[in-house]
Amino acid sequence: METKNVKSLGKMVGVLDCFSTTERSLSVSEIAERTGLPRSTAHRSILALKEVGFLEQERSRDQYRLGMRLFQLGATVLNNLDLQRKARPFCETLNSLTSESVHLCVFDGERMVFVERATGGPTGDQNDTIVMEISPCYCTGVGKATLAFQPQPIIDRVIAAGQDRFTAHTLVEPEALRRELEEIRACGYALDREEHKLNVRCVAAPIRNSAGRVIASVSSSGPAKRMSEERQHELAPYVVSHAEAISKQLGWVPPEQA
Amino acid sequence: METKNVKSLGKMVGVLDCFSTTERSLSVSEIAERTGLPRSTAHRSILALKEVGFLEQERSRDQYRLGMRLFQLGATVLNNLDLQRKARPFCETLNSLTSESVHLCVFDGERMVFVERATGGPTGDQNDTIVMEISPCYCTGVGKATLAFQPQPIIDRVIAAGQDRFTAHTLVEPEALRRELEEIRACGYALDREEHKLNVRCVAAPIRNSAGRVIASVSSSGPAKRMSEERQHELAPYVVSHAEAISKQLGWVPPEQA
DNA sequence: CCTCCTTGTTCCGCATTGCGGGATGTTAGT
DNA sequence: ACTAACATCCCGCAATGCGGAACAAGGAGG
Repeated sequence: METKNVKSLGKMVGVLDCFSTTERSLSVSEIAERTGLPRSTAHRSILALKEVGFLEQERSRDQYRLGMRLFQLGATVLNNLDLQRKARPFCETLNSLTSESVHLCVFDGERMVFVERATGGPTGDQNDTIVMEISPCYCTGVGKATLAFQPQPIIDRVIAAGQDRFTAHTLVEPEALRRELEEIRACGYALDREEHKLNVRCVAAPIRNSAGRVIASVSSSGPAKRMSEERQHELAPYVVSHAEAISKQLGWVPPEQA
Repeated sequence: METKNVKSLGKMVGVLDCFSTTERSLSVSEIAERTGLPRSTAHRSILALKEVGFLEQERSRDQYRLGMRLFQLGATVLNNLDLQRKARPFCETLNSLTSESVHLCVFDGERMVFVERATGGPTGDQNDTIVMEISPCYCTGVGKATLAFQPQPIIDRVIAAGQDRFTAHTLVEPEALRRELEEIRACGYALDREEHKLNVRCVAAPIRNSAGRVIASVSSSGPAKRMSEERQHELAPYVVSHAEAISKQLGWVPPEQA
């Protein structure tokens, strides 16, 4: 499954995956240790990645960090992402159905990214403004809805990175979080019970791309007074069905379609 | 130079580089044609890239596009980019020196990205807001200053993508643009003569990272009245020296340092 | 000052990995 | 139905990447 073609590419990605927002720069042996590769192999891979601009070597030391080439490719992906465009009508109907504010967030591998794009100005041509708001994925509705459906290694990685307590309700215990994710997988939607911000509760459901992977989530959120546990479960079916509609719009085909 | 280690990685990157904001999705044979790879090799590479999430297959099946994994890595790069933090003091002094507004933009491979980050909120912890403003690189001071120092293939690619006319002064002729870049390389800074927006003129200078590559630029810009051609040349040394200071801060060491 | 230990870098022979021409499915157009 | 164009699969050959080991460069500690 993992190693069909171009096995070396797998190693390369393994090297890149050693880096994160907390592990900004690593040395050859740290990378070798994390990937389990022999030092010489790790070194050769790093050299290759440096040649193509996926890694850059720090000035003084033997430290490497992710290269600008990845930023370039990532920016292109962001630009080509037509999630927002395709999702907009569904977000709007969901908004009027629930009379609560609707959020659409993309998963970036460790955090949720709320992306808003304003193709602005009178010239109208290329001058985009993109506003990204980043929030943790373990204590928001959209975050948990997305995280629950990620492959196990990613979940482990997120949990291993540690959880900060934002409110009294934040799930900071790894086990509690894992149970919560289990439950989300079972029922198909996630609830935020003031885990990130006090007085904010929401219901969120996952969005799949054409490859079937969960890449984002939508949520309907409101103040605690209006958004009782009961109301959350009441709204859930609407949120889920709209998330599914968006998934289909992205080219996802539900399984068992004979 | 290109093919030292892990030659396959070069091909993989070649495949990824076929995509851009205008070429959102491509078929196997289009990729084969653009890369010059035999179809079967291209196909195998694509499969491998799909396995690691660098490419995704569209519903329509025969089309591929850049995958979310690249967005993830790009987001990490953006997050780890401490350009702004390191550049801030220099931008501030440049601002008081020139009494004009100062801009700091990063090159994303085809466009300039102005990045502003607000680590916001009372919680203060992980909840970042990032505002990105994207503008063309062929008709802004920061854009031309950066573009001029890119490797030839990237310049060719940008020029081949075509130039839109924003004002009467925009350089839309490829040859005129190439000559302009040549001049910028010679003098070390770029001038914007109302090429993007009427009544806005600026002086910009390139910023290099520790690898010596130009990844960004700073500019000082103002209204046409104040920013005469003469004043631009007057300010240039300040902009250039501050850009160099920022480069050094990023770990760049000037050549010929014996 | 010398020694030991850690870590980056280079070498080289072996066999695994990827190569690519061609065969085989699959879809679309007439 | 026939053809054309293209995606996908197959398989034998050899180039490619592998990784153990040697080498080099520091740094810490005695």
